[in-house]
Amino acid sequence: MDSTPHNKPTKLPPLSKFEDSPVFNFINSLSPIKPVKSIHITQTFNSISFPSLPVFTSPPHHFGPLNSPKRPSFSNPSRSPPAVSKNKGAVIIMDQLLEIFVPQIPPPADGSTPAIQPPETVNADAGEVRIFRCPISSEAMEEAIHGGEDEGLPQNDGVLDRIEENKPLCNLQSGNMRRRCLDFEMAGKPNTAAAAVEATADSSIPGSSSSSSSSSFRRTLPGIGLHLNALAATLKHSDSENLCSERQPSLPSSSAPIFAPNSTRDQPLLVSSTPESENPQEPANLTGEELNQINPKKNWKLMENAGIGACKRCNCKKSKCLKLYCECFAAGVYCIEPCSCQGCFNKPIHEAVVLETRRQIESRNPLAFAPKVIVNCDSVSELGDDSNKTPASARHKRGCNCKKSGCLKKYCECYQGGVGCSSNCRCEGCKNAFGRKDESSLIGIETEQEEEAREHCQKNAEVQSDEDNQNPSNAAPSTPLGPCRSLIPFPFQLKRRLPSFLNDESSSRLSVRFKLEKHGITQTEPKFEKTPCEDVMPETLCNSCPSSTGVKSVSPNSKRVTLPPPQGNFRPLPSTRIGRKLILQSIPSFPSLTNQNSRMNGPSEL
DNA sequence: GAGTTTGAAACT
DNA sequence: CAGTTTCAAACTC
Repeated sequence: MDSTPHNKPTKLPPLSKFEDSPVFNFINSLSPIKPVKSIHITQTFNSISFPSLPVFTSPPHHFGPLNSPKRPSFSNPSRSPPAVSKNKGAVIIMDQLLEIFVPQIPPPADGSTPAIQPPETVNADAGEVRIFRCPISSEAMEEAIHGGEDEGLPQNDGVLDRIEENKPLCNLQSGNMRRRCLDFEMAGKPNTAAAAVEATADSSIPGSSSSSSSSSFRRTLPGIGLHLNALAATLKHSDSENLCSERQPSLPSSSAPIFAPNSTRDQPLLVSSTPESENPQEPANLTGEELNQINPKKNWKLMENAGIGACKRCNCKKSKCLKLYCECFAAGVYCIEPCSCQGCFNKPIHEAVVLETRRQIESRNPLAFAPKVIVNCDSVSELGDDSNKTPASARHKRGCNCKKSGCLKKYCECYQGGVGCSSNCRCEGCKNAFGRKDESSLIGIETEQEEEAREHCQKNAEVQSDEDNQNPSNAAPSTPLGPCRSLIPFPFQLKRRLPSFLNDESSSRLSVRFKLEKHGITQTEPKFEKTPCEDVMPETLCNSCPSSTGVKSVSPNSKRVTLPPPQGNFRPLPSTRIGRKLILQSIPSFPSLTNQNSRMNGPSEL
């Protein structure tokens, strides 16, 4: 948070003051970041056609233009603003976030304000949001990155070498809030990593305390992690709407993730996801880091207790939090104050480094940041082998390699992810409580149920494809494994048959469930790793927050959960939608960052 | 909290 | 691709 007096947004002087000041001008001349003149906007703000918020954004190449076309149009007047109801889960739709970013803006007296404006800046009674544009062009990147400062850097292929530490790349502040998430390049924009630099950076611009980066509204495609922190921060600052308290409980974690299927890892999905602070009572004028500083431990506790484990607390000492060793980095979230890492570069201020490193890792392994645990009906059938024999359709992407733990401890990623071992595992003496590598076929009942579940999934898939359009609230109940929904083929799946492994990947977005699984049994508010599915149907997300119910039926071994029959008038509780939502129509298979360009230039729809 | 164990990630 | 090293989480005491 901007504890410095001049950053205190309590009573912001007119923006023009800053703009006219020599300091401001000087800054402008130095930085690619350009303040945008404030614009009065009307209450129609919500209806503005915003690019989706980068809450769970990820490298565009991941979702690229793919989802863009489906992005909900906020300018659609017919669409009612997202309802803010109690018990909202972690899922937050874009316009909701916008509401958070742009606090109640009274309509102009003259009503002359166009109904639709670019969300450049908002200057309202309730709060002023200044948006700094961070056009990260190659030049900007050039400016942001330059030689030097590689001391102690991990063998990071020189990525860090080029980054000047502490140089704010972009100021992302919205009102009192500062985003801590990574922003990935806008879809269609080449050079994702560079563009991503737009994201947050420590505020170094005087008077920017209440600025909000355009990137906040920028169209960023959801991706794997790296935005969870942002979400938390965002929620944090949405005090005015009770949004925080209502939604935070079910904030996605990471794994990640959204995607962060693993209880402790993979969380990015949305989810992966890593809120920094979930305490709604804390001051709103905090930046992500500052939020944590208030009472990091407390916040962590709260988050953990609430099942919001998106935030990882890493303890890296040598990796600089720029390797997959780092749970935060792996989960796609920035390290935050509670982390005990040393020499951490996984911070917004080093976003460029983070993104570049991430890019490199993905270039080596495009699925490096993909959920480790994949779940979906398709995968069940496609994985073949034992996958379809095991109780749960969820399996670890690569399988474990345990030698001594017997897959009975969290050393085992399968176990940690709450899934059984599969033929992909090279483990020895597997005793995985969620399903042994070699015994899955022994569970006759289970397979029977699996079969049943699969059929059910298919039914739901058919039914829901129609229902979804009609009634966004319709969703298959989220089950620990949530396989049913996943049966619904993703657009890209329909278009082309991917290798089973890739399909897995795509469906793995559901890995979220594992977190749920872990917490779902005992917690009413399981944490979801939100995935970029908002793109597809954000509005449904807003109501799906109380997702906990969808997961309650999780069995210790992640076995099939009874799903409500897809009856004609079947109307799952809003809470159940989450599970389905998380299905992550959101994330197409993960194209390699290196291929992003080709992808992005490709067809916008998958 | 320190030390050990473990297995993934990274490196060769 | 296999072997080795590095790393940090998980675990134990």
